[in-house]
Amino acid sequence: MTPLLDHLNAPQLAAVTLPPAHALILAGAGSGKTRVLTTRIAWLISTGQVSPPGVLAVTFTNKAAKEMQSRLAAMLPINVRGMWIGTFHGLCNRLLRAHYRDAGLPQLFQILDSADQQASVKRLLKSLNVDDEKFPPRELCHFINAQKEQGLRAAAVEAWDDWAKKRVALYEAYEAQCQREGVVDFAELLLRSYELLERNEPLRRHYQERFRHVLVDEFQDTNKLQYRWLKLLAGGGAALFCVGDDDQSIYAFRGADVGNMADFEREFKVQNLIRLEQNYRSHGNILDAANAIIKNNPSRLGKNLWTEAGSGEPIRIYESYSDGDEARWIVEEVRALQRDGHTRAEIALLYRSNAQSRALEHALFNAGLPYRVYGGLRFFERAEVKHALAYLRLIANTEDDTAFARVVNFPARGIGARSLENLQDAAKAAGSSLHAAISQVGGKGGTSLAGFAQLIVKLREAAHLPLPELVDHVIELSGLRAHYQNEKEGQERLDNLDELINAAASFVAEEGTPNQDGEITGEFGNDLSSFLAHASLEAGEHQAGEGDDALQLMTVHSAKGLEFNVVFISGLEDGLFPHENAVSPRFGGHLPAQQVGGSQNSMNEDKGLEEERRLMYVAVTRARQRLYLSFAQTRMLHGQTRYNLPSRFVDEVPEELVKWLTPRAGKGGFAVPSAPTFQRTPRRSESSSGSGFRIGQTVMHAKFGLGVIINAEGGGSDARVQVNFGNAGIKWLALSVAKLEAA
DNA sequence: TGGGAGTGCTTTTTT
DNA sequence: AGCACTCCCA
Repeated sequence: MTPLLDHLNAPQLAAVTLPPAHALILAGAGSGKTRVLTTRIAWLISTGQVSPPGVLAVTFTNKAAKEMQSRLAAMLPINVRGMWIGTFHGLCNRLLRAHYRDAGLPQLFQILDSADQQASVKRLLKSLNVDDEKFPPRELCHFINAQKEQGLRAAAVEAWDDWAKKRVALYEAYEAQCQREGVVDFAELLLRSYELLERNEPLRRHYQERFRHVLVDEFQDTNKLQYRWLKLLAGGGAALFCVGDDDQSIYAFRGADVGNMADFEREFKVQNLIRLEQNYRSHGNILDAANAIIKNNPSRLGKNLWTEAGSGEPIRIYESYSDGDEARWIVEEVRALQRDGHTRAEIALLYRSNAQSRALEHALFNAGLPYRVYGGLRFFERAEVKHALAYLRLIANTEDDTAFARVVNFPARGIGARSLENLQDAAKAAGSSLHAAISQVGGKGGTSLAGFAQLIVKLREAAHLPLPELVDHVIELSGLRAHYQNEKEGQERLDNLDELINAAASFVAEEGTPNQDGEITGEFGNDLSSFLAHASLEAGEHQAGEGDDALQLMTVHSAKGLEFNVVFISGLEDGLFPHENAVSPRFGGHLPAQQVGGSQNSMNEDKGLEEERRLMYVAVTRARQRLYLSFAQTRMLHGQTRYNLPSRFVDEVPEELVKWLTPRAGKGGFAVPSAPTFQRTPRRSESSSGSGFRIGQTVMHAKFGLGVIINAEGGGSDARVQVNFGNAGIKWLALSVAKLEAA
C-alpha cells in the first residue's frame, strides 16, 4: 500500500478509498476528519483517478482551507495552489471574478462585509426617507441575507401586509443600489454564483464536467443555498463526499441546516455512509461524559465515540459562590497546573457568551497571568484600516458609495451633513454615484467637495504603483497618517496602518499577480482588487501576541475545531448555558402570530435546548486530558446580580466520572451554603431574616421544585420572596401561604 | 466639528 | 456594568 494510507484505521481507510460515488462521512469530534478529507484527495490524485483541476474542496473558514492546503502540499509533489480548495465565499468570489460579465458584475466589483452591508442599508434608508426605527438596518440585513440564503430574490418573496411588502421593496432597492455601486455582500457571492451556473448552461456544463470530485468539510454547517450550490456543481456526475457531524451543529441560529445531511442521504441515494467514531483526542472519561450528554438529544443520526486511550482523570466540578470566586478559583487551579508542567497555551477557558470573559480577565489580570481573548475586532475590521481600505476601494471603483461615504469627511475636511445631503439628493436624482454627483452640486473648484474629488483623482493617478507603495501613498495623501499623528492615542492606529502596508506586501509576495504598468491581469483582476477581496473575505486572524504562552479565552463557538490539554467550562448555570434565549426564545415581534403560540413554541424550545446541548458537547470534546466544569450561585450580568441554578448539563454527566471539588450539589440545586458576606438587606423592608430564609438560598417548593431566592420584600406575616425555579420560572411567593422548605 | 451627556441594548458568528 | 450610538451645544 501507499505510505499515504498508513496509520489509517479501518473506517478511515474505507472512507479515503471509497469508489467515486456519493458518500456521507459522520465524523465525530477528534476522529481525524481533516485527515480523511485530505488523504482522500491525495489518494485520488496520486492513483491517477482524478487530476488536480478535477477536485473541488469546500470549507467554512479560511483557517480550515489553509490547513487542508498545507497538508496536501506535504502529501503531494504538486503545486496545490492551483486547486480549487477554499471557503464557499472564496470559491464563489473566484468564480465570479472569472465570469464577471456573465454574472452581470463590473470587473472590479467589491465585497461588502457585514458592517459595510449595514452601513449600505442605513444609507439606503436615509435616501428613501424610511424610518429606521420601523426598519432597523440590522434586522433588515438579517432579513435580506435570510432571503438570499433561501435563494429568493425580492420578486420571489411573498408578502401579505404593508409592513412585509415594504420590507421586500427595501430588499429590492438595496439590490439596485448594490448593483449600481458594483458591490456584493457575502450572501450575494453565493446566490450570484449559484444563479450564474444555473442560468448559463455552457458554463454550468463546463464546471460540472470539470469537477469530478466535490468534497465538503463541516457539512452540518451548510445552509440551504450552499447545499443547492453543491448539488448544482456536482450535478454532472461528480462524486459528492460530505464530511460532517450532526452533533456539532451549532450554527442553526444563522441559517445552518443539519437537515441537509438527511436530505443529502436521501436525494443522492447515498450508499456509502461511514462513521468515524474512534477518537484520538480525549481520554475515556471525557468522551464518556460527552456521549452521556449528547445522548439526551432525541434527533440524532447516531454515533458513539470511543478511544483506546485509558479513562484518564475524572471530570472535576467546582461550585462557587460568585462569578468572581469562580474566576479566582480558576486562577489558583491554573497556577497549580503550571506547577505541574502545563503550559498556559494548552489551557483553555471556555464560556457561553462573551460577557462572561470580563470576570475571568479581571482575575487573570490581577494575578498577572498572561491570557489571550479570541473573538474581538479583527485586523481588517479596525476603523483606521477600514478607512484606508475605503480610499483604496475608491481607487478601484469610484462608484462605491459605501467607501465614499465612509471617508468623504474623514479625516475631517469640512464636508458637513448639509453638503452631503445635497450630494445624496443630486446622486439620487441623477441615478448616479455620490462621486459622479459632485460635479452637479457646484463641485467646481474651491469647494471642499471639489477638493475631495481632486484627492480621488490624485489617488487614482497613483494606481500603477506596486501595491504596498500604493497603500503607503494613500495613507499619506488622504491625510490619515497626519490625522492619527495628531491624535493623542493614535500610535496604535498608526502601527496598524503600517501593518496594512506590510499585509499588502506579503499579499503580493504570496498571491500577487504579475503586474506590468498597472495592467489588469489574471482571473482576480489586479493586485489591488484581489487584495481588497482578500481583506473582505479574510478579516485577518492574526493578532498581537499570537505566539506567546498565554491562556486561551474564548466562547464555545469559537473553540469549535480546536483542542487543548486542559479545558475549563465556566458559567455552567441554567439561563446562561443553556442560554435562556435559546430555551425560551423571545420572539422578535414581527413573526406571524401563529408561529408564536403553543406547540410551535415548545418545538422551538426543544430545538433551542438541543442546540445548546450540542454546544456543550462541542465544549466537552475540546479537552484532551483534563476537564473542569464550574458554576456560580450568583453572577453579575447586565449590571444586576443574578441567582441561577446549576446547569442541567452538569447533571447529565454521569456521577461515576466526576470528582467534586466542592460538596456535591443536589440535582438542580446548590450544595455549598452561601457565603456569610452575602447578607443583603432587602430594599423595601427591614429584613426577611425572621422568616428563616435569605437571598441566595436554595429552597424546595411542592409544586415548582427547587429554586433560589433572589429577592424579598415585606416582613413578618406579609413577607414575600421572589424565587427562581429555573424551568418553572421566576415567582413571587407569600411566605405565609407558600410551603417553602430549605433545601 | 467635536466632545459630553443622554439613551438603549446586551447569545452564539464566518464569510 | 459597559459600550455604542445619537443628539445637542459651544
